[in-house]
Amino acid sequence: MSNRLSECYDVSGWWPAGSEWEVMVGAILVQQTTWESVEKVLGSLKERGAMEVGAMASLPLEELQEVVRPAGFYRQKASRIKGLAIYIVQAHASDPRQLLEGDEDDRRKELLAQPGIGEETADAILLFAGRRPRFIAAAYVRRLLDRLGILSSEDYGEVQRFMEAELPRDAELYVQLYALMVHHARTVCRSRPRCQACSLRDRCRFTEIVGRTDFR
DNA sequence: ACCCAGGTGGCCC
DNA sequence: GGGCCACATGGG
Repeated sequence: MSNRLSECYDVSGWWPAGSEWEVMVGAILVQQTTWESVEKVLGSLKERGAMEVGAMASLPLEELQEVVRPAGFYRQKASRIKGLAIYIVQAHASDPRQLLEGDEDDRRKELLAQPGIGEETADAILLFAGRRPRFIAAAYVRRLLDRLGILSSEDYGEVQRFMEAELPRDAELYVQLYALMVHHARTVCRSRPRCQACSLRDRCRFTEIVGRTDFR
């Protein structure tokens, strides 16, 4: 399948991760911060050989906090990551993939029951680690849809249902479109002070592209 | 010195 | 269900 979005920005290599567990850790780390900060933390975790569920579950909290610090909210994030590791060790035989297999709605509820995993983080894990077709209705996505005059809603579930109703239920398409929307909002709009997605003025190419080819 | 960043959870009404 | 707030570091 081809659409014109893919011809505008290259988002291949989005959310690079060596494992399901790395996606889960990254999904918690990236909350309210930049991917650049997350990369630092993931890098130090790998250096310490802690990028594995069992190792993470037994890593002293104080040590984990120091590693997580650059990503902000480090006390919360460290506890939540360690808590998730312990949960997977105890409830899923140390296999993160068990959290992604089987009934999708059940797995989502299970993820949502974990401290630190809200709707967006749960969907990021399901989509990027499990390749389940859950569209991530992130703040950037909601803002962009609003500014484009496509849908104005702050309700996560409503925006998600809208996107999933508009698009084929295809995980790879969701990955690409989500990455493009966030990339656009973060990078392209930032370099265009009057881009519609950011300032409600002027037009940028993204407006026409999304309106014409990726929505019915 | 601000403002923002790929949210979540707790508390209040 | 909404509105407000703490959580925290790092870069523009």
